[in-house]
Amino acid sequence: MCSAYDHNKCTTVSEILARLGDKWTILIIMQLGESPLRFSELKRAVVGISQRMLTLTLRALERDGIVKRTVYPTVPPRVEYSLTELGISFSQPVKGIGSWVFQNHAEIHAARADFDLRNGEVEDSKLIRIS
Amino acid sequence: MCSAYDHNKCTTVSEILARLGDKWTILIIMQLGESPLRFSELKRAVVGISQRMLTLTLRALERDGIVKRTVYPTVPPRVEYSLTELGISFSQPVKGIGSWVFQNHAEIHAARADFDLRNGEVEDSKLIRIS
DNA sequence: CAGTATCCCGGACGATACTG
DNA sequence: CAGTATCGTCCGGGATACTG
Repeated sequence: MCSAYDHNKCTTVSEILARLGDKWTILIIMQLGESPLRFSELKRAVVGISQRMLTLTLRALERDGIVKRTVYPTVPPRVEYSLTELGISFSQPVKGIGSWVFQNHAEIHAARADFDLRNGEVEDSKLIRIS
Repeated sequence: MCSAYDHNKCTTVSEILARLGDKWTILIIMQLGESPLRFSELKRAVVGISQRMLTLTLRALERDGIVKRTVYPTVPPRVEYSLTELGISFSQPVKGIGSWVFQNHAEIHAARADFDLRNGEVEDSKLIRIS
């Protein structure tokens, strides 16, 4: 996919992909792809995320122009997050990966089980060794 | 993309994506997508990767059934890495992301510059403050 | 409600040295 | 050549407390 002369492009791709490929980013984009959400709604939707990480990830996505942040000056404050045009466009290839995983995750898990069988996977038995 | 009832699917996707989205994995897959390579060739191709991370990442990809490891029992040893069928199939949606980034990274960088302008980006000036 | 500020721990990762 | 083993560091990210 990457020949020698466009190595810098490859770096750019993997760089952005690393940013976008962290634990929470995709989940957030998938949620916002369904409908705009407020901060606390997002927190509830993305199970397991801490307040800190939600804030940080949203800031990063906003910075990248993927997510739009809209503040309604009410009391109490109401902040809504939605995908930008760029974000919507980005969610298309993401769905490509998503559906690939849907179709192939069984095969991946099978490959893992197979691999673990052939290679000991005896890590834990080092700890508890009875008799 | 993810409605409430298939939340577990979302988790699976993001889980596997997190594994596949780390700094080196994509670069390696992109290289092997061009042609099979030996360990040292890969190390040279993927600029900046440490021997340790190359080994670890390749093991993980092998475990997931994405990469095939072939040992030729010569002296000195010759080990060749290539994409499996699953790996080739996976590289398709990855190319989808890749070409999206190619087409849109300028816009992302622009968004970042814009964001950084509006929000101070004064971090460093806290350190050096003249007059 | 929607954040920011701090503390702190475990794991990811690089550097280095050694081996079949 | 193609790894494994070990050590040390750094920082991602959770927990908690505080604020406009």
